[in-house]
Amino acid sequence: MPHPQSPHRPSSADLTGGFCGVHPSKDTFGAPMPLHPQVPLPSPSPHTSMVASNMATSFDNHKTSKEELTGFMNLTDPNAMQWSAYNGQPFNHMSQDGNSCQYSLQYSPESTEIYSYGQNLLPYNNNYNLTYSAVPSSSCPRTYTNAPDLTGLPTTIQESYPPAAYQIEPQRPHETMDLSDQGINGHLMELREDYDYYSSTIKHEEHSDYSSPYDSDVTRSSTPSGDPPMPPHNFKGEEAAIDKEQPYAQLIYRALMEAPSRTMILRDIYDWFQKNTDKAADKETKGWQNSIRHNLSMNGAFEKVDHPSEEAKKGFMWRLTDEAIREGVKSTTRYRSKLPNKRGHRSHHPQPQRQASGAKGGQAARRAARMRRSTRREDAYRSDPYPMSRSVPDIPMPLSAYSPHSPYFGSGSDTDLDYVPEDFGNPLGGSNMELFNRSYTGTPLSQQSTAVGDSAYIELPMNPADPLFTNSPSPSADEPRTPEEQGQGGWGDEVALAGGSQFVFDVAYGEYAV
DNA sequence: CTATGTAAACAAC
DNA sequence: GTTGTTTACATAG
Repeated sequence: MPHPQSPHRPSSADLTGGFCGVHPSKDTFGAPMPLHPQVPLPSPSPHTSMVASNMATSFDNHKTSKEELTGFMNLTDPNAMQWSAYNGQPFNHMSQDGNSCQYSLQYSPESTEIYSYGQNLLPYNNNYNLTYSAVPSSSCPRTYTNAPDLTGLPTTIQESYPPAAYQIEPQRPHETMDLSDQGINGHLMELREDYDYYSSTIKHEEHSDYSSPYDSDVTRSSTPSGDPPMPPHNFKGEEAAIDKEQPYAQLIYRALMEAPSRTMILRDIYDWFQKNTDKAADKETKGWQNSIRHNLSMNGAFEKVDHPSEEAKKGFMWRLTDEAIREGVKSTTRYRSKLPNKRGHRSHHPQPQRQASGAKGGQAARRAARMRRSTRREDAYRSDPYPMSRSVPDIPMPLSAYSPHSPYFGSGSDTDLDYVPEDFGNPLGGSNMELFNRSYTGTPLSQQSTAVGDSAYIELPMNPADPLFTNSPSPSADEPRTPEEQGQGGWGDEVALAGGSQFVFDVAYGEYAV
């Protein structure tokens, strides 16, 4: 077996952890996080009350009073937190775009602990000014369902904190629609947005001004005043040095957070690693680069931007998703097998680009896929000329394409891709879409679901004529299936189990099955 | 079982 | 050769 894994494994250092002595564990990337609203996005883990979730979320986006915050904080479940920026440390460094600076001026120093998170909340390219968050939007007419009866919280609070789904909107860089009076249509629109946002692996945005921060070693300072070239987020003291033993995903995150627009090209990420981590210590091998690429590809926190700069003709730029900026990186693992495509859906219209290339991995993968096909549901498979692609389709997608598996959403708990049969009663389903979970507190139990098997993702046919298992090697035999999954083993099963979204299912059905 | 790291195949560039 | 995608496998917890 060609897997001499040991050589690369740092021993003790690895375990002790260069940072806080905390080895990355299941749910976190290091140190326990302070109980503040930034991250906390609710992580609808089974242990987290929906109330807390909504509250935290609401607060998060509206930044009302500190008192209210603390109140909510008490409701939040620390365990629900996930990896966040810098292990929960406030992310204070100034981004080069200056947005953060602008923002922080708004608040007094004593509120920094709280409001500094606003920096994280700011999308890389937004121009929210100081007025954005201070006012609890009276213009938030949106209703969000049956929250009250479930929360049991004072209505005033409820009213004070409109649905996260709404509040999140401003952070969508491309958001232009008015969400103010939407009923179900509004939610559909949210779905659309969500689709738009998460299905596209290549964002079409303007990054004409990207310049590699690493073109010159001395240009890395994040401020004009010439801060030290080292990580701008100098936490003075124990955190001054980037803990080098963080997982790749987290390190990439940090690298990107330091970059203007949270965007870098691969080469720069390499450089950052060389400068700031010891992953690249071994100059002999390129394994660390492979790992970086692997993480970029697999972790939903990173997205490609299809506007390579002049300097970066090769390859895309990689950017943190807004979601990642807000909530931090999540485990790459969850994107790996649960979603063969981290975007959660595939297209019949593969991108004619690189991304469509190595689509199915190597020969071993191919063999395995062959094996799977031969050993399971032979009739359902066929060879597909278009291997799965992470690319967004070039035609408008049917609603069925709204994969509920936006990998950014969900609890951050292990049982992330939650599904609850009860949610089928919910028009919007119990998908793990954060928007839904937050907006529809009517599905407070949606966390209990079954952690679906790794392969239980949704893959709806884009065309009624398409065979169901086209290029779908994953719902595979090599992955254990839960008893439920094994029940019928049909497509509907998988859809239901994977997404738990009646909405998706119904729509899909409506569109295609009729 | 999950999270992570690594190797590697492969295609497109 | 580089970049990006994917699978497989090892290892630790």
